[in-house]
Amino acid sequence: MANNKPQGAQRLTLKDVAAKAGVSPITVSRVVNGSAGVRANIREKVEIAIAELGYIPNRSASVLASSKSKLIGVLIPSLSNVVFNDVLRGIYDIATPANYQVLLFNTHYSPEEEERAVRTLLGQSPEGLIITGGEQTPAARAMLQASAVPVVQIMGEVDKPIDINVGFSHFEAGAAVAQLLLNRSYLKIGFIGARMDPRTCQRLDGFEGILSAANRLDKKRIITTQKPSSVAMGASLFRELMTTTQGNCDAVFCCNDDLALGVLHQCKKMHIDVPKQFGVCGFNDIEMAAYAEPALSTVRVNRYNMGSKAMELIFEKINPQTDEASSISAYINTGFELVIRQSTR
Amino acid sequence: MANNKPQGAQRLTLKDVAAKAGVSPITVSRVVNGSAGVRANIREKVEIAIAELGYIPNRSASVLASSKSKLIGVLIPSLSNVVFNDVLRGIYDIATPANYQVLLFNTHYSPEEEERAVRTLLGQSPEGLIITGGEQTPAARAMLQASAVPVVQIMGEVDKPIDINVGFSHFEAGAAVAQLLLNRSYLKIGFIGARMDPRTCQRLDGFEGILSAANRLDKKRIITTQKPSSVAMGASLFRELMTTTQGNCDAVFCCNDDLALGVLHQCKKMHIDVPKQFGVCGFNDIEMAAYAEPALSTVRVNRYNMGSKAMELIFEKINPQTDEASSISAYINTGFELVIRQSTR
DNA sequence: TTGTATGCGTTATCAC
DNA sequence: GTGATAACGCATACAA
Repeated sequence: MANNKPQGAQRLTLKDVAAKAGVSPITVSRVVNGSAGVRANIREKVEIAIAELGYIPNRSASVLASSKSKLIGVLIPSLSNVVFNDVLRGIYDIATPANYQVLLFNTHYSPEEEERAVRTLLGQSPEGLIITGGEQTPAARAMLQASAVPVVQIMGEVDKPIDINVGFSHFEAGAAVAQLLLNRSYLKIGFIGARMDPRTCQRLDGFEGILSAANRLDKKRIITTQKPSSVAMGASLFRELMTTTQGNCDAVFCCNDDLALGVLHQCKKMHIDVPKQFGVCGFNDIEMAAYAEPALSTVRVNRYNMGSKAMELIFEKINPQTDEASSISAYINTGFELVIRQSTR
Repeated sequence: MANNKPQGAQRLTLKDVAAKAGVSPITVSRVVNGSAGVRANIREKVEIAIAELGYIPNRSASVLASSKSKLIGVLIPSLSNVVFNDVLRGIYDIATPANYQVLLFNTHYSPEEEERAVRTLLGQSPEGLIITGGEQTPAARAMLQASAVPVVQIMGEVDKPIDINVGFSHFEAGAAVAQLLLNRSYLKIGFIGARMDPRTCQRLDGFEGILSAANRLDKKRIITTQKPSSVAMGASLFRELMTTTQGNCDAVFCCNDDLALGVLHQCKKMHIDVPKQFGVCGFNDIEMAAYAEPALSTVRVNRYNMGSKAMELIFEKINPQTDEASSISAYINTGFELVIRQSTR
């Protein structure tokens, strides 16, 4: 049995430490918070008492009394998507050294779950919120607006930012890929997408726009599913594409690299020559993209930067360093970059 | 400028809602918490008032008054490692539906950072803690022991569990791989490892144990680095292995699949035939392992389960469902499984 | 079923 | 430089 833990240990408070050190609670509080005005010998006495008792300050009481939480709320739609991994790293790498904590919510691509998370989060007096995209429910938007908490919407370019927006135009990125494939003389260009979230749809829109303008758009070559992305799904959607179009297709833009790796795998199985016979372009530039055979052309995105920049902007808003309060512009474009490798001719 | 947010909005409290609804604060509290004993018409009145005012309860006050935080602290050593991704998904998938929140700390493989995180975390009155491995500092261990908070140590089998332990024996897993390679008639077997954390070291130990017993251990074939894992690193370490051993090596166990994928890539470049001439085994069974060429032999681990099981055990401890209080055993073995594909003969 | 009094552990404010 | 007192917003215990 696993019961080597004490039950109902009475929580130690400032008072206990104060009693032991022979000072008042408020003095202990000052020591804990590193306030300046405490004599060295008293500070030491208190510190010893803290160590001996193993005192740990109660954060709830502190937040309640001071309304400073050192808490940043983060809302992302998925934990299994590598993309958010890097974003999170960026966030944590800035937040942690500043002694801020991150409260992370997974919204599962659902605005309703997001709304619930926003409500819960705002109850914790966060000092900043980082939220994915711009598809908040009206209620969530209203709460956010009313809250006076700095809000950064990340990942995509958002229509009417609630506050600050850090990301890039998925529409333009999709358009750029379409243009690339056209430039490389592919003519019957398709699209494969899974988990069609708003940003993926924007990429598709931009993509279709360019093809359409070039008179090269054929909706039969657009294969999508709401199911999650995976390498296996990429292979499967590719087979579907080939069936639907009866092979009348010579290139494909995959909404992410996992799918594209699946397509490459399937091409090899079907003895389709990439890039001569068929072009493949992914999205995200995950590490494996460079190690695929042929190496995958894709789109590189500053995921880490989106996270770290968002966090920095929140700190800048909490604690303005510049004279002009409004030096933060509403939209920070983190851009994207085509990475052309061997899977496109 | 991005300043479309109100400043210093006065926080709404129970009292405000109570006044608006013409009831007492405690009644509002009951409605908010879904307590049974509130008449339907009153409840409705209160709910309307809440909606109209946009009231959001103050969590700090609630926690302070009730010492129920609905908070689970999670400490993991890395955010960039896919392994922890799956574990986290398991944790969130159980915690979120139960209305519990997760406070996530990245300890960067440092026991000191971990100790700091434990201290911060315990200050939030968490109802449970999930922590990676068993290498806590004595101070952290002491705090954990004293805290009366359920603690689950995950990932590896831990020597002296603080409370509950969910994971598997990395030692045995490493031994199993060594045995596999021996069984497949590889004779000069090496090891490649990056970011040598405690669990990776245990795998290496088990691996060496078997080779040593078979009189097949040659330390020159053990190549490790403290730098992070990546496909690129796998290729690089493989080159090092080949140089160091002057090619006198016919198989390798990579401490994770990323490294192994790099090895496969490098083998292809160097025209080394896998698996005939050279055997490769990875660890983790990430999706790409099955899509590599040749498909990668590896070890499958119940990452998601480790997370979800840990969370379930905490709930079981918080809220015992069984009569016997001690039905939770101290160690839950989530096991592992060899997945033999084409990269080993 | 509803309300009143009290305390949770900390910090702000203002004395000393 | 140090301390007393009064919040902070909510929930527990008990009374009505």
